[in-house]
Amino acid sequence: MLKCAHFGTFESKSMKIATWNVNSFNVRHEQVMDWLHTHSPDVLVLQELKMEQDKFPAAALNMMGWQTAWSGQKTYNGVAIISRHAIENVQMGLPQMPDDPQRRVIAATINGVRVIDVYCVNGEALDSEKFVYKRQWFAALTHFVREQMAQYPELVLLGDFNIAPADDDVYDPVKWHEKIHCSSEERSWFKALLDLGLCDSLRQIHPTGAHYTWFDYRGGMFPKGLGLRIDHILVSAALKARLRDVQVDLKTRANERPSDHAPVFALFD
Amino acid sequence: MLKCAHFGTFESKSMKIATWNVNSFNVRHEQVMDWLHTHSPDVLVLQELKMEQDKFPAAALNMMGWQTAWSGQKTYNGVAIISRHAIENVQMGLPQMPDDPQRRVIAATINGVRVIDVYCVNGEALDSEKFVYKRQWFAALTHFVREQMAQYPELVLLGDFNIAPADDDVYDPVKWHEKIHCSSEERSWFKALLDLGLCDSLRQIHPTGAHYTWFDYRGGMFPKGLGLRIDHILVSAALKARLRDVQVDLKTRANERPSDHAPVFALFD
DNA sequence: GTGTGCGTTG
DNA sequence: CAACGCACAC
Repeated sequence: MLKCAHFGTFESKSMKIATWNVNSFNVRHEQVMDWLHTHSPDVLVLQELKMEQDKFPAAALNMMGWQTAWSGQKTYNGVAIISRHAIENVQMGLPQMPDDPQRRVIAATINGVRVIDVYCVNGEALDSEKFVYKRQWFAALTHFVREQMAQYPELVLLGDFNIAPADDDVYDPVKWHEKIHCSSEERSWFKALLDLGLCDSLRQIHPTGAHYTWFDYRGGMFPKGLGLRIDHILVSAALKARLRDVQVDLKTRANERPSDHAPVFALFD
Repeated sequence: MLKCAHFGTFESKSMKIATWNVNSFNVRHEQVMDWLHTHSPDVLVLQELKMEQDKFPAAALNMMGWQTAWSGQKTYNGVAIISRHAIENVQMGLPQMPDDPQRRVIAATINGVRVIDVYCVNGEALDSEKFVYKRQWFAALTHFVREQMAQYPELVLLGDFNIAPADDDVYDPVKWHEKIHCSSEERSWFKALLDLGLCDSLRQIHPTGAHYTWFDYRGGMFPKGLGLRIDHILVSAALKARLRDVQVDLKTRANERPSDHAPVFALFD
């Protein structure tokens, strides 16, 4: 934002918005600081903090000029928004699941953009009890996002969706056929979100090709380039009009003690 | 060793011999590699590998030009000899305790010097069952060293003795009076080793003063300089004649994720 | 494979 | 405070 004496306040609005499942903010704290310094985003949202609410290093981030909002718990889940700009109207959880103790959703308005950070349920396997929860949770998410879209023309829904939307997003679609993350039912949930009027920003910019965001620690999948695209940045029509680029930051996945997810970021005019 | 065309093979014999309780070689592997690179000893002996026998990274060490001999086990104990020179006549355990499963002793001949690496029993407390084992173990060690001294004029007995030989070796002798590591009975066992004809090399070079080698992780003892001298390098008369210096490497104790013990090294002509 | 907590040891 | 094993999650 530039303040000009003669022309009043001029909003440049240009924004860089990023998402990263850090798989423990305790462990990845320094890497997040490095990433903020190197990539200088307007907004970075995190998932899988695995950190208690009162252990979040808000003061250290504030000292570096960052605003923060977060929802943490011990061991599991946990989401955060880190922003160079003011964070307004923070909302946590899904209205349809008021008693869910799992910290998976945080939403806030930044520069007039509604940012909804999600760590979607993994689900383990199609025949798991956790898959039932995943189904219910995505229904509640869809309901929440529909309601938010009615209020905020400029909206971005981003995070770890634990769904690979198409076979292009899977290193071995035959092996993963109707497996967790790749089943047609999960893909129908993802499509239901798009049907609200959201656009899969990565596919808008890169209609084809492998742009994996997650690589299993097991079996050295990252060096082999074998992953899934399960981290997404979905944007409303108003934001889609401003979309200029989307990238998966594989360099960070190659770090010394990496998260199993790579950051993904989008650039807007 | 210098090879001279006109005068034949000339043995410089100058040696640097070091000991370090690494408190898990799994965790300290990289620090050990760094230490070898920085200090370039002739021999480094380790204690508390806490590593299974077949997990020892012998190949990696060989590639860096080091010879190795080790005796490992899961979780507890474990000793190793790392040498720039050939390692001969390797012996493990104490002859008087043939059935002891605890890996605490490894001996070998290097450059004509008998090197005996020991991780002596901790003992927990004077009224503990483990103290009975410590007593028995030191008797067996003394017997073994007597036998070895008869065979090898140049001998060094080094490692973690878990005994602070005198009040000078204790940051708070009153608090530690007749406590584990500092009791008169344990000190008598240490003296029994010296009485075989061994010399406490550190006290030979530095007759007085604090030269602590172990600092409890608990209560931030290292920054306060509060420790015990329980890691020792004892030398036979023939080696004592060649002794030039002994130092405790406190810089390594100040490492990022340190062992609770500092390395100790001795220089010989 | 790399995180988490817990209970145990030094 | 920092190793360990164990059980569990992803």
